[in-house]
Amino acid sequence: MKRKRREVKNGEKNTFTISELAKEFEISTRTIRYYEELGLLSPQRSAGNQRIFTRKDRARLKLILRGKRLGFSLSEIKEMIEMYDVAGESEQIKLTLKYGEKKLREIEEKIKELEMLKEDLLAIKEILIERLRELEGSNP
Amino acid sequence: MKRKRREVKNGEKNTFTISELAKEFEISTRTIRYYEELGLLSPQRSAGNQRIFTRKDRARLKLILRGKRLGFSLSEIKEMIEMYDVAGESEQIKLTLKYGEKKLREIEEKIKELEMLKEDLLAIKEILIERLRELEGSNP
DNA sequence: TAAAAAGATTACGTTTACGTTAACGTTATA
DNA sequence: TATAACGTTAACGTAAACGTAATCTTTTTA
Repeated sequence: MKRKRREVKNGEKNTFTISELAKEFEISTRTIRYYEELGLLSPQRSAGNQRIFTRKDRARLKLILRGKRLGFSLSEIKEMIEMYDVAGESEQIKLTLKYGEKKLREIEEKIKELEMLKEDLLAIKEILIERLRELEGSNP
Repeated sequence: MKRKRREVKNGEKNTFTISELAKEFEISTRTIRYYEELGLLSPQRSAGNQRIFTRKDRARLKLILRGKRLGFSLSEIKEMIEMYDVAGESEQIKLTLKYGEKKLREIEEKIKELEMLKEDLLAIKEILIERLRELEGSNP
């Protein structure tokens, strides 16, 4: 019988190994280690020096991968993630707010561009469907 | 007086040099040549072998750059662009349609993910504004 | 408890998307 | 018409984001 590796409270898994996350998100363990190398993740370590990922780490990884799919670089993603931990003086917070607003504008822009691209593809689709109708019509 | 290099009909420029496009889109000429190398662009050539870009080439370049900003790879962008020129048998057109629909779903997905990211950033923003209010309130 | 599986670190390799430089041909303009 | 400005190809270089392999340590499991 397969034994659960770590503590599980009422059916909710609370920690994960590197390969569990790798499998879940369909990425390599190397990729996860690389993200840690860049400071995007900071999992705790077990007594034997193995990485232990919490649910929070997992959520972060999810965010990282989302950022990637959306065309942000890992350093941009790092900056965005760091917004979660800003603490300290008012000046720092103001700067972070400015940055966040800039990113929000970028996101709006990307949404608009995606919608334009979508329109383009829909137009092509119509043309292709029409072309197909002609072909199939004359050659049933 | 600066003379226009090529024919201009009623104020509408119809052809462009590589550096004109590079300047307009704030990219390098190398980048444009690279896109041609990959088959994403196919400008005509002048008698002296210099590239001549039409408005159509320019529109393509715009599409390429949009794709890039949205996180598509150059080979994905190439596939999408090639949808414009599909001709021939019904089978080929059907395949292209399938591909187009896949891409459309991807685009929808990206839009959703951008909305989620946007929500995340808005939430962080609220937290930061609150934190700032506390700080400034106690230290006017 | 010993073998197998999983994890860690290190380091070199690879792909994508260009940057940079050289060496030479073409065009524009003073 | 000379010469600056621009364009061409070729080739080597580079940063980002991992892939891969080797070697060793830790965990799991038969």
